[in-house]
Amino acid sequence: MNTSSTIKPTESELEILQIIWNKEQATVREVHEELIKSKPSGYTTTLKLMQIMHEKGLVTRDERKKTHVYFAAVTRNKTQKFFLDRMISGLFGGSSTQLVLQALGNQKSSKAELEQIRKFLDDLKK
Amino acid sequence: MNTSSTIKPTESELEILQIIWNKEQATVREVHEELIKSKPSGYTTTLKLMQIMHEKGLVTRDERKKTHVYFAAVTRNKTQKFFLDRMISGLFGGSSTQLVLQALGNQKSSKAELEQIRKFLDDLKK
DNA sequence: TTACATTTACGAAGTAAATCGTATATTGCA
DNA sequence: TGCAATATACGATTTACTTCGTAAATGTAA
Repeated sequence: MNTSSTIKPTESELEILQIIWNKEQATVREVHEELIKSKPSGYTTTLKLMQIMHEKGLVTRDERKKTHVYFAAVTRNKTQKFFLDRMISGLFGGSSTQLVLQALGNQKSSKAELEQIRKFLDDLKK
Repeated sequence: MNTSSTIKPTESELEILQIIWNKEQATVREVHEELIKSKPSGYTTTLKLMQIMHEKGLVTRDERKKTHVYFAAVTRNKTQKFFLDRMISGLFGGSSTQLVLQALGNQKSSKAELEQIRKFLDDLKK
């Protein structure tokens, strides 16, 4: 029953997931070193966060060695979808189109990217 | 100083803003009646929430009558942009295109909406 | 193998969000 | 005018997130 409806990572947990997704796997130390590049904090803070994420089932870990190795238990895609859906229903009146238009308007996209989107639209059309 | 960098409505506050945006203005009672359609809660809970939003500057209010009338102090667009930006940088590696593709893929859009997006792309191109 | 460094476990404190109960104020009307 | 209904104000509680300190376990190198 704990498929994806229950995942609700906090802000801090998202930052950590981000790092693990990028590296495929990571130790607390590795995650911590990444984190402090943007925001100072203590090592045990990162540790505690990751332990809680483990309890919640957001990550799994290999405990065979002294230094545990962590893996994401939720996919990036599922998580993106979860937050996207929430945002669309909560802030864009349920219209994904509204969100898309706003996103295209706000952020600058390269010509190549716009082409990518156009191609995607063509595919949808078929 | 309180332009848009400081707004950070919580989940509950967003729900309330949503209602006020739609109605242009609203009393606590009106907001509350809307809210309980999806989630049961006490009247004073809604009241308290809106009082806090007032302290934070998320809403203004007309206190001349006994029943206060609330107005949004932040625009829907600014708020959408704020959360979009956060999501793009936090969950989509900074690529708005990635977000757009994901949003188009997840949610079903009508043919008319897809045309709207295409038109938007054409305009960007010019 | 002992001493040092690193890691995990765990508890506690601080902060913010959400929820509600009670007290007080206002208003309309019987 | 005074009662009943409705509003606001405000404090208290609960829960969750974040942060950190300390202690115990584990591995490493001299």
